[in-house]
Amino acid sequence: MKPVDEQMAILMRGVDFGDEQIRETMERELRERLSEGRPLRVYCGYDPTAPDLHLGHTVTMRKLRQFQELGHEVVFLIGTGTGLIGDPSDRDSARPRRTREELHALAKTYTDQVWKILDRQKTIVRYNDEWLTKLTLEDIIKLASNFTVQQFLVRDNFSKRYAKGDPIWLHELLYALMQGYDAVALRTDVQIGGTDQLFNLIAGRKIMEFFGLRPQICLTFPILVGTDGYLRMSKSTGNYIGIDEPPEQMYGKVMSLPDHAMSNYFNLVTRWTPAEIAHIEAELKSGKLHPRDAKMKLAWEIVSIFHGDAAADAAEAHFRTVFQERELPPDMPTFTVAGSANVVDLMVEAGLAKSKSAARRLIQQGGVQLDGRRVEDINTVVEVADEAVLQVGRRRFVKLIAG
RNA sequence: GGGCAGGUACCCAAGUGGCCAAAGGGGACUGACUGUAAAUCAGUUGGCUCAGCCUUCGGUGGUUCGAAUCCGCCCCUGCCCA
Repeated sequence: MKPVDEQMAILMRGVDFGDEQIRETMERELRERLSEGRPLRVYCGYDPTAPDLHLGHTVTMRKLRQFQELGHEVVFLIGTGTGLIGDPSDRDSARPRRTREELHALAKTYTDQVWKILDRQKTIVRYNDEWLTKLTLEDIIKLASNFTVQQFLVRDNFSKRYAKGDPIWLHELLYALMQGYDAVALRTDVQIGGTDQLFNLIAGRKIMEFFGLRPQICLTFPILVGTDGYLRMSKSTGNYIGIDEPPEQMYGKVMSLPDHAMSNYFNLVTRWTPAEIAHIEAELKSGKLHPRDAKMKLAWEIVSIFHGDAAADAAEAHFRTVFQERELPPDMPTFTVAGSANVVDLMVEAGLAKSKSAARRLIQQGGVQLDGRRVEDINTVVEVADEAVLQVGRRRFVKLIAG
């Protein structure tokens, strides 16, 4: 194993605690434990609440990868048990509850996608319903007796809901206990998570001590904002970039980030070194580097991480063609037209509009083009001789084929 | 268990008998502009056989020429009391 100092430098990079005291404690404990010279057991849990892993998940996953590369033992924990509750940490209202079956189905895609980051050979995958659903009433009472209602109520998200008069369900309070128990079940040395997980991670320490175990070290990392530039990236707010998305789409989503969000991405989801990031930010500030070009670099980098350099090049070319030069993309979905059809009907059938009313509105707003010419009349009848391109807005195309 | 306040479109939130397909904000979409799908500004945002019609305001049953609005019952949430 590498020298402790060297490991510390890698592992502590990017760590973010709200509180200096916690940072000092965790740093000291991690150093101590690394000094033991054995592989540490490290884990991070992911609740399968949506079918895709997204960039937000990769922040901690990449840290797990670093542990892995340093010879530590990594557990990719899937929250098929905790997901029954739904983590209230990052939310201002209760999550919809899911069944165990749904969670296992969603977990399947997690285990398909996670190998883009983690080393399959070196990763232990566990599902926490394995032990959480076996807890008895007695166990749960014991766990619960470690916490007071006040400790929960001072948490920002609960106190806000309490103040607003919004419901706080009793089962939501169990979340932290269950996550804490994971640490006991796994006998972990280190647990990592987003900064919003601090309460849950610390609960794990407390519960481990209750079980006579040595409390885990907790490392928290900044939250990645979503494509809206403000809110935490998540499926439920619809502001996510999935790691399995096609290259062009991924590239485009990055380009749609507000400029001010770029720095957050530089630091959390690129392979760039702190020095490289500092350099880019300095150039941006001095005006030497155009924000658009910086964002294109970022988009290329992210696509490259998940799809490789060639795909990143192609995605960039696609972006230039369609959005900068406003030309047609090289490939687009096709739709076969038998003879002639009314534009409005065609748009709905080809999936370019949700309803005929929506299609009409789009035409009236000047958002529909047929072979590059604006469609002015909602009664236009489209006759396809051979091929034609129907376009809605700037980025949705369908190639019509005579059939 | 009792009293009070609530449940409105994708989300938040106005409306308390006709002028309500329902204010305002967010989001989304379209357009203009641009430095990119950033920012900014403008418009649109239930459906349809579209100057009209149909469905929608927790559920259901009523009152009325007419209900998101009034009444009964039911379901759900918060607060206070016990």
